[in-house]
Amino acid sequence: MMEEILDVALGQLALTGAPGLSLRAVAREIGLAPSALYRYVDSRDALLTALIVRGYDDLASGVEARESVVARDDLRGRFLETARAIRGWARAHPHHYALLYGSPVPGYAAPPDTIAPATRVAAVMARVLHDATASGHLGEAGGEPSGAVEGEALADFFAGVDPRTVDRAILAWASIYGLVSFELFGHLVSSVSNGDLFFDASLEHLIDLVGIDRRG
Amino acid sequence: MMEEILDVALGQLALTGAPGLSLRAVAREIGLAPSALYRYVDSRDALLTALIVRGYDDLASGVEARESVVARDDLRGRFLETARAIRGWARAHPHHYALLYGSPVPGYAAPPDTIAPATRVAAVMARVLHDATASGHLGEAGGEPSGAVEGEALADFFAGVDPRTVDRAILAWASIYGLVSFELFGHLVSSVSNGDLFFDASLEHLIDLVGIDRRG
DNA sequence: TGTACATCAGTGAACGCGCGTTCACTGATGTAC
DNA sequence: TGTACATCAGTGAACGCGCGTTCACTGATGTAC
Repeated sequence: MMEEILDVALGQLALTGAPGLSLRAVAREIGLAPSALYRYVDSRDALLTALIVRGYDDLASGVEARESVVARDDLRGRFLETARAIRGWARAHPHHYALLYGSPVPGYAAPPDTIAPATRVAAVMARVLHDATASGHLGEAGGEPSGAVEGEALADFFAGVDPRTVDRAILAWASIYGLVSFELFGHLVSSVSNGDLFFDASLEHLIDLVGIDRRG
Repeated sequence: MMEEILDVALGQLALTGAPGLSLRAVAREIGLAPSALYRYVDSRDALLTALIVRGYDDLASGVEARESVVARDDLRGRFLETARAIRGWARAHPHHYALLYGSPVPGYAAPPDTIAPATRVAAVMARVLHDATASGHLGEAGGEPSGAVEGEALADFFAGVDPRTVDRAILAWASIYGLVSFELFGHLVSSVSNGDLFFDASLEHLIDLVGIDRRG
């Protein structure tokens, strides 16, 4: 039943966007009285939270599935496929993507429950970095570490990876979402004619930036 | 009067975000009957459009002001300051930034009027690229052009700039907004402890990526 | 200088709408003896 | 096998709210003669 509520809510999300999501509309579509939803959901905010968690999980599953198919020693390919999977999911579920990575929903503050699922996606990339480090596929990163990265993240999430590489990886990570958001939200329409091509070409640059070499 | 409406609407925007912006609330704050607003504004959508146009203009003015102070032959500095001005404006007006670069407002489709003001910001960066090309501050970009960039943009907006550089510049551009959005929307809280430092360090990488050399 | 008229900013009531949430309730299903 | 009771999914009316937009109107200001 909770499943059905989430499914219907997802459908509504695709039509109206998160700020317009309404419990009454969900109930109506299921064929229940509005009050009946409160047996399964504490409030509208709780439903939004559930949708966010489900979004991260869904995205992460998709990313993991596609990344896992690439040969383990093809580090560039693994990074590339990770990013492509993100873009693919975003294009398939634009409103859901916007709920996760777009503007915060007014009046809604995401509770801490949403942090853990969010990291599952990034963990895929962290693993690629880790494997690239272990197998010597990471070029020497020049310069100094920025010192701007959380110590805990460095010690746990990116354990063993050169801090200078971590700097670059977080930048690349934000860039991927920047590209996807720009494309989805219409900021590339007047400058880029072929989104697929542009995204792939950009990723080559980002992978170079991170320093994964071309041996793989 | 139109000025006052926009000012009050901006204040509301900062409190409620764009999807919650209401004509009645604006009228209430000004001390008018709701219907009186219709003498100045065609509809709620028209007000949103006006806010978007004003946002791009305000942002562009800020960016132009800060970029223009940098020595003309300091190409890296000009790029850096452009990006810093974007971030500064975004942090000062997060809801206004979200209206421009975040998720589209549900039920609202931005009319073509908003395109021109939007390009004013990007034009600052295009000018830096142009000057860097003219003064030989751009390193040779490796590889092949992606071929994904609009021909018209290449011929007009980026006239004279190596297409391979344009590829990289658009990527860098999207990356800047990716960084800013990630920071503003809370996706860096667990990984980056010093936003200023991280942003500046990232920009050095992006400027290297674009290929502006360090002579300036 | 004084009168008739047009302009136009702003009013206030009303329209029809949808929303989140609460509350006392019904009525079927399942369990205990 | 049959009865008494508890559980619990779902109902329906109501609460108080805010919204965008329309419409006939008032009343002050400015203009023309």
